[in-house]
Amino acid sequence: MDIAHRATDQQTPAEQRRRELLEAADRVVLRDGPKASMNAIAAEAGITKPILYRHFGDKGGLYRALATRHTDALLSSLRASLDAPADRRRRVEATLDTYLASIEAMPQVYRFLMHPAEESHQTEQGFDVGRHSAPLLRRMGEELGQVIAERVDLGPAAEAQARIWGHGIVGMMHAAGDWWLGERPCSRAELVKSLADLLWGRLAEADDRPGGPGF
Amino acid sequence: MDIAHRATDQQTPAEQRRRELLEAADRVVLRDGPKASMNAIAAEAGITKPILYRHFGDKGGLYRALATRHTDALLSSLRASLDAPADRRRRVEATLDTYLASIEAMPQVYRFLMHPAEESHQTEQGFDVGRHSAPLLRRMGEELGQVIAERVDLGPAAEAQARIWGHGIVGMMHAAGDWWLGERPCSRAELVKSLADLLWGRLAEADDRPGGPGF
DNA sequence: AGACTGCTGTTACCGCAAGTAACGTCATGC
DNA sequence: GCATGACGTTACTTGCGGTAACAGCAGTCT
Repeated sequence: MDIAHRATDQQTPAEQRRRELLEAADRVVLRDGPKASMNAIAAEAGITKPILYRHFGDKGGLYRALATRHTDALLSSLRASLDAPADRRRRVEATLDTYLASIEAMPQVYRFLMHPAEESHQTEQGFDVGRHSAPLLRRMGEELGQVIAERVDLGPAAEAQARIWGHGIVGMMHAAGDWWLGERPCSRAELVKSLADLLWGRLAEADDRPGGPGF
Repeated sequence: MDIAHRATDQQTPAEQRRRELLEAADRVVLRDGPKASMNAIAAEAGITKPILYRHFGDKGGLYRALATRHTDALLSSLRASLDAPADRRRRVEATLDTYLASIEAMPQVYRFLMHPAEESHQTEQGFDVGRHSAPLLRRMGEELGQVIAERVDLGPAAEAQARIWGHGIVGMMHAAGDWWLGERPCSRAELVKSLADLLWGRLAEADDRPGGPGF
């Protein structure tokens, strides 16, 4: 494989190899969960451990590379829903539904992506707090915050408000989705509608129940 | 120490010992993070590993016992805010503030509590999906859902709606809090107000920004 | 008294996973 | 011809969760 050929398929042999290794790792992780061992992944790829370490440094590096692929894919689906031509309520519902449909269709990928960083390589003393969330959640929160800031008129302090809302909405979606995925208490459509209602202020509008002070 | 004495301090020697071990474990976990080893914990308690295993079964058992203590403490703080005599908006803000003040004051405890189950003892094949969230989040979500169902008049399907909202609101609070704790982009009071505004439907009310379709 | 029970605690080990060192092998560029 | 460097191996170290197997030391029952 010479330079000319390499130019046609846009991949150096090293990149090609890396892709193959990632695909093997993907299969194992999707089968065994996030606790898949490096030995198992190497075996699936038909090689042995040290090669994985040469390519990805350590386990965290491999997992980060894997997560980035899936995260990018999910984020582009979400961006498509967010950009659909419809009113705001419909867009929110479409985005929620896209997210929920994704985690419903590929629960193992979801599970893998939600595993927190683990590595941390503790900086100085103590351990980094406030970094528990999976990188996927951070990215979704940041992107949503940006979209809100761009499109919604929030008056003064809009920037801060939009970021808070971005992370808050993403967290709402995630927690409700995780719970729903485990218990399946209702259909996806019902869940989407309920969450959208929540964002549309129905909690504030609802009356107190007879017989006590309101929530 | 005979039975009569035991009755006065309400603890069998075994329970007393267990408490001591838990306190030692607490110190280590708060110092070293969730990756504290059983050896380290045993050393802190002045004993060796097998004793820990006799008391708690396995690492998950110890961590569960630790987590339950802290979770109970946090939940009772939250219940107090939730039951304060004020209108609904003030209660929501008080509860958000209580949660955020707690994680701000004891970030290591927070970090520890948010670590997912890990154990799983995989049932049949595959791994349990939809159980990523920390038990604390599940418990908060369920309790909040119950409170909403009790106090807010939601019409038909109120039960399901309330549980969804409970988990959704808890997730919102958690994700926003985690992000805030890491970046400190604003004061706690501002964060509380923004999140309450979100729940009060300000996203729905806000106008589109000039120059594009609305979010 | 003496045996039995049940708790405290120990040392020494197993199995397994992450990560590394040291060594071969083969194509490429000079 | 030969050095460079990627691809690959075996064999090792370290550290962790978890478990035997054993020892001392109450109290308790006969």
